Amino acid sequence: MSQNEPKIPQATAKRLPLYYRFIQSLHASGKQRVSSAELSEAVKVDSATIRRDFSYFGALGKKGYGYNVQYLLDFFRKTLNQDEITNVALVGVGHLGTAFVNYNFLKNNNTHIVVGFDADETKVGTTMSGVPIHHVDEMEQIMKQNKIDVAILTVPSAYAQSVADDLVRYGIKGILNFTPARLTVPDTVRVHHIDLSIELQSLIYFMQHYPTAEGVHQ
Amino acid sequence: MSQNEPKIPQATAKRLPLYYRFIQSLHASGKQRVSSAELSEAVKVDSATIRRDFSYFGALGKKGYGYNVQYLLDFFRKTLNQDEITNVALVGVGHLGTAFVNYNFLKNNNTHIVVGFDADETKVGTTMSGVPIHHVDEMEQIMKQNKIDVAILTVPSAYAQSVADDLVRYGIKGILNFTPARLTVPDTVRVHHIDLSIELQSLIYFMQHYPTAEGVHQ
DNA sequence: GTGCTTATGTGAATTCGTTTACAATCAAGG
DNA sequence: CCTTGATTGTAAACGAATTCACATAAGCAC
Repeated sequence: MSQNEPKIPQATAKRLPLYYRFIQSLHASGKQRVSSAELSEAVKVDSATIRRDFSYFGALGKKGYGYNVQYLLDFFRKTLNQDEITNVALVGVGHLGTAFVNYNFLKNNNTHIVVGFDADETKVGTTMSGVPIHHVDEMEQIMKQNKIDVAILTVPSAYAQSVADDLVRYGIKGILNFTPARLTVPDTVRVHHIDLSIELQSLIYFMQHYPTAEGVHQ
Repeated sequence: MSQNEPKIPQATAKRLPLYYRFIQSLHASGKQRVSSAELSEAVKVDSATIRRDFSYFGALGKKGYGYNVQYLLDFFRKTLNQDEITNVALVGVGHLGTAFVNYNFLKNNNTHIVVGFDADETKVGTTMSGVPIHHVDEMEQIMKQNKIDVAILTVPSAYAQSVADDLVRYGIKGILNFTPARLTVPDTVRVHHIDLSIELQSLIYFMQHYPTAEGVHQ
């Protein structure tokens, strides 16, 4: 769907889920209208950037008034395809993988970890927070059965590339990669890296060299 | 230190730990020299970008030859201040916090989680992978005693801002924030957000709207 | 209605980051 | 010591993202 809508800048696209979440909470608290200035304060993005982001989708607000919360909510739900649930596989049920399976943040939104895979026989066959853990050898069959096209990769980094190759073979379309490995995949597969030790290292570098903070992740 | 070195672009600064890690592994494998093209292949960053990044620090390589691995290693160790160990506190020992304490990735590098805090009395007083867990009420004393100026924040989001306020009061300089809350802190404190559910959401958005991947976290 | 206030939407300017493209330089081999 | 081949370092071009700044339009009060 929607590949031929005018392309939204990537930086904008990355902020959409952030907007959506805050709009949800506004709606839940009963607020009827909101200005770009209020949004800015809450999500810590410049108000002009917010207006520009919204404007890529047309005129969502009204001059002198702001944005109608219900309207925004409906709009973003549609745009972010929140009515369809996206099934996610978690590959590698170690410390980090376990946290993701248990952590409730994935049960909000429209994403759901429906299956975990691991090579450790003591984990295979168990259920964690309702999620069945299968052996990696069963990946092909289960991935195809459940039409899963997103995976969270939390295996030891030595296995990351080969597991990614398998995932690609089984038709994966997106990988959220928590391993330090830089994966090589066909360019039809989207990979986002979250490299925790690098995030920590770079935080420390910024602390030491940019004593007064600006930009970057807020 | 070094606040008055010429400022490195933020995008470059975020890549430095990545370079450092790969250079370490080159060194470990006994390689003597490396070109920007090889580095590019490994870390998946354009070779011109790598050369440009390096050039902010002066001429680290030799034309027609490449870079000397030992030299790069020494240079980056110094630049990234890898000889000093940075003590890190972990606040909020839930699923995710537990994973971080146990996960060995923090034991590499120069960073070390030396203490955890939680409000749950059943956790207080225990030790996880050698890290003592204290009650949040003891934060002030322990933070100051151990001269900790970086914290990983993995508390429920409702408490995030108030815990951050406390951390600021106790002299924190950097926070790696895993909660969805957008923290308000003085601009002398550096905050990096890692918002896991937003990362997943935005991956899915990109998959659906940018079928062929370019840029963004590769 | 009329006028005042407010806040959007966007053209233009700016800042930031990446990439191209190539002159300068060095190693290595004969 | 000269030539060849390789690879850096960077100027210039390009592209992406942010921010400024304001004309425009809507709500609201009276």
